[in-house]
Amino acid sequence: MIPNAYRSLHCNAVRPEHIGQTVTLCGWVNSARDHGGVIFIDLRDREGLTQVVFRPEENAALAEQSHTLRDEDVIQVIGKVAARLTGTENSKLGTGEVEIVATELKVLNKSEVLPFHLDREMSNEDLRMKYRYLDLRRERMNRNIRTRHKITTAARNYLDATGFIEVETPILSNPTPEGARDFLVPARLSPGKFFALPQAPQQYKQLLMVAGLERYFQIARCFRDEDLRADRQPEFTQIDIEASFIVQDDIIQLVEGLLASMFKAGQGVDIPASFQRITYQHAMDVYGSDKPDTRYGLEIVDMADVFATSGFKIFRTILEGGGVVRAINAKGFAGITTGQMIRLNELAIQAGMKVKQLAFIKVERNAEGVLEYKSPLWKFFGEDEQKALIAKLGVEENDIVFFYAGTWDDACNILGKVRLEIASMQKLTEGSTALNFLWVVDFPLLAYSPEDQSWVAVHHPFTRPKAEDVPLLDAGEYGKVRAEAYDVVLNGYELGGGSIRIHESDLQAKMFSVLGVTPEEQELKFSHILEAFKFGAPPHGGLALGLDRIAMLVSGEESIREVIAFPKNNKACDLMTDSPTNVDFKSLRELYVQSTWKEKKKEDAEAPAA
RNA sequence: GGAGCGGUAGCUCAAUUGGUUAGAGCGCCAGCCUGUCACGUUGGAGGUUGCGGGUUCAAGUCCCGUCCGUUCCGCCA
Repeated sequence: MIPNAYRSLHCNAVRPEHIGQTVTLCGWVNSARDHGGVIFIDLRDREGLTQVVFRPEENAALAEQSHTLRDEDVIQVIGKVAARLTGTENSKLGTGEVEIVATELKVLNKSEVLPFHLDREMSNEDLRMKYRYLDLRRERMNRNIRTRHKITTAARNYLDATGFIEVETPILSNPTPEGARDFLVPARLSPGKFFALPQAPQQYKQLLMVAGLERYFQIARCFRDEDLRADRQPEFTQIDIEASFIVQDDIIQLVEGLLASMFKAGQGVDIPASFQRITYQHAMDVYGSDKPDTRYGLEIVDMADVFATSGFKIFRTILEGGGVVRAINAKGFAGITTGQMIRLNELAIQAGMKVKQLAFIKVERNAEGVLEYKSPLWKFFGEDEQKALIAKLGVEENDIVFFYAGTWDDACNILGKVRLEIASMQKLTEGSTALNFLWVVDFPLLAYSPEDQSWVAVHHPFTRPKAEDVPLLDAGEYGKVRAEAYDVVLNGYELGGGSIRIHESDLQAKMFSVLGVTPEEQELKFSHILEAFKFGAPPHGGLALGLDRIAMLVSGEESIREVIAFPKNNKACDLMTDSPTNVDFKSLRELYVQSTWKEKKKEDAEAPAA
């Protein structure tokens, strides 16, 4: 650090080499140990701790003053660096071999007693949020915020070094027709009209490609007005990337290098130079998820060949009807408790299971030492089927196998969730430091939405269909068209996703038509991009990484709130500033906006007339 | 919109089947203490058990409602 009027060193920088020197430190009183005579103060700044000692025999007035110091007072201390007395060194502190013998003390600001301890974990989330500036003073939060800075800087440096140019795109932009709910901002100068805060700089970055920038990035704040989760905030940050004259492999290699630089900077670890790639189809078949956690097996196994001609009518009928029969072998989980079993079934029902109970086979040795296959359906299977099943799933003593038979969609969804829950119950990832990066590729381009009774973009409407699947698109077989889209996944978290884009005006217009965007709407909402694509738009594509999630995983946290300085709670409120807030009628009138919100009236419990 | 978990002193938590004056540790305040580092030690203050209602001789505990926090489902191209 550069010495200034307040200090000559950071607290953590005081070392034996400074012994004999007079130094000036400042910071917070981390703890005061008053022995009646000698007094010790642990002085803390953002870099660490130094012990300051006040001795009455050396300076009585100063020692007297030091008695008044309380935790979190902000002070400045001038003193001489001295070796600690033999036997009183503190090996827990970086500065534990030395101490400052104070010669001057200046109280820069007294502190009231804090509403909570800084040196202990707390569970009261609203109190943490109300006093977030104190929460951030805690060592863990300080570290998280600084780790985030490190990985952000690493990302900037990496992208700069690879020829990317950082460009800011508008925060005040237009609502998007598809996707998440927008935050709206009334436009005073255009009465009755609204801006929307961007869900992503998607269209702007594509237009920057048309502009010939070739390589763009942005540490971009994005906004989505949807319900929150531990890993979802209404405003969040993406590392947004777009490049021209590239193919999927180029983006993948770029992002692998980018993530390597970020994890190196944040965690000091070397991650694999390239990640495993699996198709969307494979991910869904084997893990029941498009963001699989591959730190453990518990793979979903297709049992069609075992039960194709089964005497067990339910399975055979479902298979004949085009459905699937799939199973998960939870190794060593035969000891599952009744409560856990209930929980699994509840989860499966919530995920769409049509029956009340997951079919299972529990393999345990009985009192006579004979292996028993405890199951409501074991007896319906023929001997060959039983053998085939055991072989295919590798069933052994103390395993429990869960089955689901039904549609492919339901099987993926239900068994995918069952898989995650079993892993959690078996604590399969506890203490794991594994970083299982992977790419999921070949996403479907379109999905049918029964709700909207129309086809919707799985990724977004600018995603390019795979060249070999364009005939399927032309033939109207929308469900079979794959996209040039890819997600990067770490330990079950989607870190980011992207695609190669459509750069031809006519193909883009065709996509809009398939998605049910009428020519009038296209003209109204997308004429800028359709027109831009007519003026020499280069082939291009990109990706966006969720910076908050990456920071969370690098810091070993379980919520992105722990790596965001001032996050919102799960009702999207900031308890520190009490935001959002009411505005007065005059402010609204200026914006030509009127609220339809009515405070809930207290309903007097009126008993119905007898 | 739905479900689970939680709300007791400033903080972290306890309180058996509904049963004495709701406790402990830390913190705080005051005293003592000259080598501690989670200093020690003596004493003290501190509670509308989130809020409202109900059942009961008796409610932190049971019931209903409500608010707050949190997790998940729906939602999140």
